[in-house]
Amino acid sequence: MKCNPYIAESAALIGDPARAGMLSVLMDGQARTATELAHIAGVSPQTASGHLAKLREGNLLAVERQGRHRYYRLASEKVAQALEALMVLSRDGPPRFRPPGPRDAQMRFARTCYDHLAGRLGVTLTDAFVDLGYLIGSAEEFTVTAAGEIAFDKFGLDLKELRRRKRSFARRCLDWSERRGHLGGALGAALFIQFQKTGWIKRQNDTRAVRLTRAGAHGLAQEFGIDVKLLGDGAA
Amino acid sequence: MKCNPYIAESAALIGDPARAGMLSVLMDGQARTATELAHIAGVSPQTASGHLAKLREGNLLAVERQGRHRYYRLASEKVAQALEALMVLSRDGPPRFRPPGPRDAQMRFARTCYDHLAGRLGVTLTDAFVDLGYLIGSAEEFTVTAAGEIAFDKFGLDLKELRRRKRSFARRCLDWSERRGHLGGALGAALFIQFQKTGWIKRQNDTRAVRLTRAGAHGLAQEFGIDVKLLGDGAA
DNA sequence: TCCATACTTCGGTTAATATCGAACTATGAA
DNA sequence: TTCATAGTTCGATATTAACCGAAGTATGGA
Repeated sequence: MKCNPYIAESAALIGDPARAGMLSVLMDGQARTATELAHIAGVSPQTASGHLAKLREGNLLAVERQGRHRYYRLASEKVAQALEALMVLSRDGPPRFRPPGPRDAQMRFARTCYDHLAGRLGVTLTDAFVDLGYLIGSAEEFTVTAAGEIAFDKFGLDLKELRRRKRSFARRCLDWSERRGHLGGALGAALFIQFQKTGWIKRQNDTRAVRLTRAGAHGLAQEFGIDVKLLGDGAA
Repeated sequence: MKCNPYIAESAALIGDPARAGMLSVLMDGQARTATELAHIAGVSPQTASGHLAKLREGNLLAVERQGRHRYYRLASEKVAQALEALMVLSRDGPPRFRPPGPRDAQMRFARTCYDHLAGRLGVTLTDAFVDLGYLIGSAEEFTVTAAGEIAFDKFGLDLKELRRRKRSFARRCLDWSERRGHLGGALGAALFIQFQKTGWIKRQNDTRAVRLTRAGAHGLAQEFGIDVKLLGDGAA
């Protein structure tokens, strides 16, 4: 009863440690170049190239050429779902190594996603921008309104300069813990830097977790009308 | 940045054709002996024994001894979910080799997904529950409304008892053929059992396919306002 | 034009593992 | 006890595929 030999193909693709590492890191919704992924997986560029070709062939990854770079991202949300399901399995089982709780909560509250802010804080902030009429969202990216131009400018961002950069300006990035879109791209990255400069947030040492300071909580309420109390655990 | 080497382990286990075959056939929730599984996977008993040991070690299978037999079954619903998620992936992509076949049509119409109902029938039923105001769906699970409590109780389900169980109560399970969510969890399983008890559905021998009886068609229309004619092929 | 960078393809080596034959243990029946 | 069946472990073999060095293609910039 050779029922579904097909699932073996996809599973085998995910089953290689190097490829699993690439896929895992792409779960944050960001696209990455082949070289970045090679470094992340800890293999040589030519080995990575082989892996990436297989993942593409197996419809797990999609690729987009931009100049001499090739940006790889998960082919669809379904891929992310399958990866999630496998992560759940890996958490089961014997103790192995159960990553500790508090940091996990911190990560869900706020973390870096490549170079911008993700987690509950990132999503809430993005929602607030939309509510305030600063941003208009589409499936793949955000547009800054006239009101947004003024507000971000007042906050110390140079939008004109940001637009000149090659990378996409205000990409919608999918958050895997929140399963919601949030602001990425050049604008998201610039905001993240600005938040650090003003001391509103602090990166935790050697992790992707991000902490909101007292000044940050105050500032978010003042500037963007965000009540941090509503953000729940990890906000303190 | 060795993020999640864990998922590679589980995926690699599923990634072998022989093991994938065993796992696929166990998706129907039944337990099977090592020899049966060897035959299904098309390998010798000693090879199968090795595979089964690995699957057990990896917490994908659970085993129960009965006399000189060892009955293997999926270790948990989570394993079934991961397998389904991988089936969704395998369906994507280029044609490859899509075996149509009558059995396939039956499977797409209605089948067991571990211990609950999947396929077009499962999805339609779930949709009907939502339309009738019995369930409210979110990304990961369903909530039973007051109206739903009454209806399911009338149908012979003991929701209080179901809620007491450890497993999740009303999970949304993704279907590989329909690519839609349908009702799983303790509630989904209980409904499936109830449907069998009332003689509305019958399991096909040795497959995951499920047949809707004439009484079932009538009952679905009567109780839940579902017109089976709209379900297309395989309904007869 | 020339060079640097990003990425790929090719070829040979090496490590991992799926496979089965043979032999072993455990259970049930005569 | 003796035999048959279910399942296992062990050892040898063969296939697969991950890996990297070397060399190739494509793009961007000077």
